[in-house]
Amino acid sequence: MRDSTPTAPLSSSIGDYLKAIWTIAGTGSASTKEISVRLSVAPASVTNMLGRLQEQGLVVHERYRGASLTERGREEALRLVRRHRLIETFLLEHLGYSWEEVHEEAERLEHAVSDAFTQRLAEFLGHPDQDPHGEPIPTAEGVLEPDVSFPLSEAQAGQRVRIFKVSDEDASALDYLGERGLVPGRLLTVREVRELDSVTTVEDEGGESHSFGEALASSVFVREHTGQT
Amino acid sequence: MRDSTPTAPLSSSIGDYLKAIWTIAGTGSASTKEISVRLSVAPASVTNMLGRLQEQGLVVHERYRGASLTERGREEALRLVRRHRLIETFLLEHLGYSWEEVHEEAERLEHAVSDAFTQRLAEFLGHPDQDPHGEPIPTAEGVLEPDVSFPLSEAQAGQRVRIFKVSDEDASALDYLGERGLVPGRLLTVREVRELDSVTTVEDEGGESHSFGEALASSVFVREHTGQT
DNA sequence: GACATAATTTAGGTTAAACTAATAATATGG
DNA sequence: CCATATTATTAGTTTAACCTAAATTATGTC
Repeated sequence: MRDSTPTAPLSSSIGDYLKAIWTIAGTGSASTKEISVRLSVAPASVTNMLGRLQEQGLVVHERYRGASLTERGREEALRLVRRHRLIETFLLEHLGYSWEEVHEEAERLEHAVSDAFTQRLAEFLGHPDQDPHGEPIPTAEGVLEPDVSFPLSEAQAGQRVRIFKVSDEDASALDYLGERGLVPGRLLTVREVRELDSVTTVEDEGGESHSFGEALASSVFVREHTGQT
Repeated sequence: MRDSTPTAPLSSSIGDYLKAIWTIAGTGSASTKEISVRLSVAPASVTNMLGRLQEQGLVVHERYRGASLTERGREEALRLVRRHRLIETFLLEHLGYSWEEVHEEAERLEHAVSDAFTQRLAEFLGHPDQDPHGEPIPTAEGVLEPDVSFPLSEAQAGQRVRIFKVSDEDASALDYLGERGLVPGRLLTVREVRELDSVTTVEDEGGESHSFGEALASSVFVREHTGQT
């Protein structure tokens, strides 16, 4: 019956579950606990909902083993991720939101907008292929380019890297980094990786030096800088 | 307990009821039937909900007599109306929505956005005091300027009037009028009001002549043109 | 390999918002 | 001013999404 563009999306909590599973597990499988923590919901509620999602063909749930997305579930999740990231981009770039505020608002909005809205917003924004965190924005067709970035904490001394994204889980770090110009796109040279206390020191294009402790270096994702672009 | 800015607004249906009552009755009172028709909900559901709204101090309901908004209910309704009209303005002016599409999308969005969003959107739009239909946008403080417009069907021959708003209930008319440049702000001279069949004929600034049947003339609201602005 | 701990599921209950069917109140027109 | 039609209300269900408490399964340690 239903096929392409249900203007009224699935109920908003269904979407939350799909997105949670996608975020936790990608193509693998997510445990009841993980989902319950991420959604701040009792584990029993998760078990329950997984049953319903399974009936609708959105997930596969093996009792006591966790749940993974079906093809349809994954598509649904990606549609929401696309919306979320486009909305975040708009809020940050045009409404002057800070990184702290943006996530919650986008979370609510992504459940209210239609596909038509998403389409037009993408146009308004010039069809960006990543959001201001550097996270890739899935296309309308549900394609997500593979992510070859890695955390700064895994970089090697001497390596030239470009900041690619900053984990949007951890809002407090975002503004700190933002103030120092450490935003996606920034080119860095890794000066020192001190095994002892896991501190990574880098130098930016302006010759400024910055040190990252383990926690911060794990939420800054970079790509190797090839010399191009 | 609660006072100024509940980020999570009342539930979305509560808002729908308040807005419906406000639209139907303004400061007067709305019947169960009227509300049930407007919201496409069974009359029994309305009676039920009115009970709950009364408990929350948002409406006063006299059995078999209809419901009217309390001060708090009116404030709540105006907040939603403000959101709705700001969102419509954005969709029409920046995302290229047509008048047909805009209402439904705004209806969904107005329940999802926070006060902070509304605030910032207003700023983005330059704090407009009316939406593209010409409807006044309540201020953040809940003030709504009184509306001195009247339907074109009540205009008199010879009168100079300015189109002030077009009823947004009736989407099919909107595009028809839009195509002919008959949008808010347009200056018209009333040439003839034929009692016989209630046809009103006007002339626009370009010398073009337009005739309106009863139905159309009732959804185009105008203000007397004083010569200013 | 038995057992404590942690994770999961089952069972049963709650709430908001809708519904239908039956009943009651009001309004209307001859 | 009464009979009928319209509008409202009550009572009893339904559904989705949550909850708690109790029972079950899985895991990791000695």
